Order: sequence, then C-alpha cells, then structure tokens
Amino acid sequence: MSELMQTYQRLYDRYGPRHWWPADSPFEVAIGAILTQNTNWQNVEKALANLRAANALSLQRIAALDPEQLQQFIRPSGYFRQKTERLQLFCHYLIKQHGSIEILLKQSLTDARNELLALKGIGPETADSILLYAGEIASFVVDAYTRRIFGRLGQLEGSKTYTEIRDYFMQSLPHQAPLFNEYHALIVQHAKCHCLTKPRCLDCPLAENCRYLLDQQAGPELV
DNA sequence: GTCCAGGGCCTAC
DNA sequence: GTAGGCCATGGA
Repeated sequence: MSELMQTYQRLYDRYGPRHWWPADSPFEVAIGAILTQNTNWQNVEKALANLRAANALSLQRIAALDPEQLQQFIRPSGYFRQKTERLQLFCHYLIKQHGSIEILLKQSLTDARNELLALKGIGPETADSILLYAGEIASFVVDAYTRRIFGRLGQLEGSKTYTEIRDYFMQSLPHQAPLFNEYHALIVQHAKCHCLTKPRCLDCPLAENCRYLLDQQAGPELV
C-alpha cells in the first residue's frame, strides 16, 4: 500500500466517513466553495442561511440581486464585498455560457477546470472543490492543511506549489472521485487534531509516521 | 486583545 | 516567479 493510502486508511479508521460536501445541490457547493475562501465554515453557514431565508439561493436570484443586498446576506462569511463580486461574476458567467453549473461540469476535467480557473475569484483550491464536490470529478483538492499535515509527515517539502502537491496526490492515488472526496474531508477533520498545535500529541492517528513527533525528545507537554 | 479560519488578487521587486 | 499586503466577520 502506498504511503498516501496508508495515511488515508488511518484517518478513515479514526474519523469515519465525513459525508462531504454539506450542500443540497451542485450549485450550492459552488457558492459555498467561494464563500469559504479563508473563512470558517460556520460563518459560511450563516451566509447560506441568510440567502435561503430570503429565497435567494439560486443561480438566477444571486445573479439578479442588488449587490448591496447580496453583501448584507453574505456579510457573516467575511470579505463580503469581494465575495459579492465573485459570486455574481460566477453566476452571470454560468447563465451566459452554460445555463447551469451541471452543464459546465459535464466537460472533461481539463476543460472544466481551465474554465473555472479563468474566472476572477476562482483559484485552484476553489476550482478543485467545485469539480470534486459539485461535479464528482476526480480532481484532488489541496489546502493549507494538506501542506501542514503532510509536511509534518515528511512527505511534502514546504516549498511545493499547489500544482506540485496536487500532482503528487493524483499520481499516487487511484483516480476515484469518492476517494478524493473522502481524503480531503478527512484532512480538514484531522486539522482539528492537537498534533498541529501541540508539541506532542499521543492520541494522533498519524503519530506513528509523524516526523515532528518522532523528532521530539520526551517532553513535559503531553496532550 | 490576539489569532485564525476549508484563498485569491494585485503590486513590487 | 514570488514575497507581502489586502480583503472582513465571528468564535476561541
């Protein structure tokens, strides 16, 4: 079993299925993916609840909303001016070019990904999240946690770019959307583990492989 | 009060 | 091509 599959298995054995992405439709996944940029998911849920309460959580409604009103709805998710522009650009584009997110996502991975990346406000992580969680397309999502966790395992150098890390995962794992889905969700779950903040975490499911932990001499701080 | 969260864009160098 | 600043709210 590859190193990455072994790590996956340990995370899965500890945390179980994460049932990602928490959304009712591909469109909601995409909206959530933009809203959660550098933002706690709890705040995103508040923004989504505001949109839902106003019956505004749809492609046509978001596109047609007055920007200042949209800003108020999504204010809890932070960066509300930027995200208002990003959401409306995204919706206007979908309406004009495809009519729905589902149609955009029917293309090949490369075509759909390049199209998403060409949109202002959609970078690699957001694009891959939309591809994977809205389109069930096997595009691995890399985030800050991925760098941190696998850096500590000694499996990633800190200098790797987004593309290099994504390539590493995609070349080492079978291209299965359900696997990529669960793996990224497990990484986000594991980010809450004490091992990322404390010198020694004995309860960590990855303790056996954790370079940081192995390098530590026995210290007083046990979590 | 400080830090950070499921990033990305823009500007300097 | 990349380091640094900027965007903003809410909970720990």
